[in-house]
Amino acid sequence: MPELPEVETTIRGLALHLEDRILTSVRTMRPDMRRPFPAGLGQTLVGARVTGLGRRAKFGLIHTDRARTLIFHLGMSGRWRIDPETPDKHDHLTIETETNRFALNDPRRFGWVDLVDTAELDSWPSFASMGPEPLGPALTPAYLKGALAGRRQAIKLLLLDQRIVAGLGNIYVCEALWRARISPKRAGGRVSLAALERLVPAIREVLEQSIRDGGSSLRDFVRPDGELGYFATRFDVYGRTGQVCRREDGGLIRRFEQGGRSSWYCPRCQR
DNA sequence: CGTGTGCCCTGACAGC
DNA sequence: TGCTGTCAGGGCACAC
Repeated sequence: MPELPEVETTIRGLALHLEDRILTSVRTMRPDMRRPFPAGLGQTLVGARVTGLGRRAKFGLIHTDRARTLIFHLGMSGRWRIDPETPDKHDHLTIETETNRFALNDPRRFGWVDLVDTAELDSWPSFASMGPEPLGPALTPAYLKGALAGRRQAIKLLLLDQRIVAGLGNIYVCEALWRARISPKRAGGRVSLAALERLVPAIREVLEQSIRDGGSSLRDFVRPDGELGYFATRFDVYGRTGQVCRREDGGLIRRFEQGGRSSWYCPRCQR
């Protein structure tokens, strides 16, 4: 599913074809989205020029010269198809420029779209209380120490909380904790500063490596150009139940449930 | 405020 | 082959 590296890969792929282009058509295909499309999407955006693309946490941003930004979330099965040869029943929103056609395709419809004033992006509900970007300068061991102080919840669950760090999902939290040798079960307030000094670079490295590899192609994720990312083949713990730990410490990867989601870790080296 | 639970949705896959 | 059940995941509403 799309996490931060997949959204980043998507944004970069879209930027190649959308930046500085005029939108000639914007159409929504179905009314029964989990969250309805904002009214007047077409009227507002047709004729607008795309000034740039961006990302905040796992949200994609398409900025236009009409002081409006189109925000999209890919949910768990969303992707943008570029120049699709045939329409698909899960294409929910299509955008055209003079040279290309784009379809937001999302079988499970967990994703959604909104249109907001660019000047008010920071106060958009989902952004208003978000924590720092994991790849930005504000995520430091000292910041995390403060954010986790006194918290009894497991570090795994706290790292998924977008108010603490904005953009981490299940896969990369599991992977980063393995790299930092921290147990996902450890209470947030009991993670030492030394461990956080391993965790922050671990988060950055796993995300950056995945972006370099073009996003993982777990299940239904495909890059906008249709090529598969291949980070999935490099997972150290995610989905590796029963397999040997890559640290070759004799540990076997275990799966268990936290907050209704699966966690994987090596009980030997993650403490 | 912190914490825990359940819902939304479809397709892939396992097992019979 | 065809059916049934299970699972995946992010964000948010809601209860305590």
